[in-house]
Amino acid sequence: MCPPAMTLSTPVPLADHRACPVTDVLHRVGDRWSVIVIVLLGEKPFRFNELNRSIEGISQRMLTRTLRGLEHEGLVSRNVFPTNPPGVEYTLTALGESLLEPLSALTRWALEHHEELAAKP
Amino acid sequence: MCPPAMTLSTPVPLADHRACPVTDVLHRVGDRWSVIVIVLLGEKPFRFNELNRSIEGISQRMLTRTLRGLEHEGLVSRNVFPTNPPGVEYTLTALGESLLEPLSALTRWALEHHEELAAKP
DNA sequence: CGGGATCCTGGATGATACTG
DNA sequence: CAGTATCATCCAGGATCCCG
Repeated sequence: MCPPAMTLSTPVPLADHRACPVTDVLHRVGDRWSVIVIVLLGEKPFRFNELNRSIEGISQRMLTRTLRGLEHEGLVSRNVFPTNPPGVEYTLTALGESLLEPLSALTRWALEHHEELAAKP
Repeated sequence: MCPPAMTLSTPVPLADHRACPVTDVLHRVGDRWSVIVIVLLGEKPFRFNELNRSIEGISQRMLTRTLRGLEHEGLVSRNVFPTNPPGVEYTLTALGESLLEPLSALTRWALEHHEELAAKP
C-alpha cells in the first residue's frame, strides 16, 4: 500500500495500521458503530439518549466509547448546554461531514451489491 | 440505519450487522487486511507468496484466511495451475472490481484528510 | 440525563512448526 | 509453493452497577 497515490506493489512498510492512511481510516471507522453514528449525525444533531434509542443493539458503554473516539479524532463535536437537566448535543465537525461523501459511495455499493455477496453465516 | 435509501432516524432493527448492508460490508472488508488485498489484486493478479511478500506484517495464516473469506464472498477468485511446482493465482471477480471504485473514494479521502485526524495513539 | 468503572467473553490476530 | 495445525494473546464489545 497505499493506493492510488503511492505506487502499489512497490512494498511500503505498514507494520501497523497507521502506516497506511486507508487502512488507518478503515480501522477508525470500520468498527461496529462509528459509521452508523456518523451517518445519523449527518442527518441532524443528536442527544446522547436519542442516539442510544436510535441505534438498536448498542450499549451505553459502546456509544460513549464511540462518541469519545470520534470526538477525539475530530469527526464529531460535543456541545454541552447547562440547562436543567443538562443536555449534550453531538454534531459532525466539518471534517466529519466531508467523510459523509466517500462513505455514501460505499453505502451505494453496499445497497446495490449486498445481495450478491455470498455466504452470509 | 440504513442510509440513504432507507429513512434514517426512523429506527430499523439491526440486531446484528447483517441487518444493515452498509455495516455488513464494512464488517467484511473493514478488517485489517481485506482492503489491502483487494486493492493489490486490483492492480494485477497475484500468487500467494507474492501477496505474502507484498503485504508487510501479514502472517501466512491471516493471508490464507483473508483470501478464503474474500473468495467465499465472491470478491476474489482462486485459480490453480497444475504446473510444477503448482501455482495458485488470485484475481478479483467482477464484483470485487466493482468494489474498487467506492473504495477509491475512501482512499482519496484518507489520503487527503488523514493528517487532520487527531490523536493517533 | 449523560455518563464512568468494573468484570467478562468471543473473535480476530500472531508465532511457530509441519506438510503435500 | 501454498498452504494446515496448534497454541497464545489482545481487544472490541456486552452486562451490570454506580454517580452527579
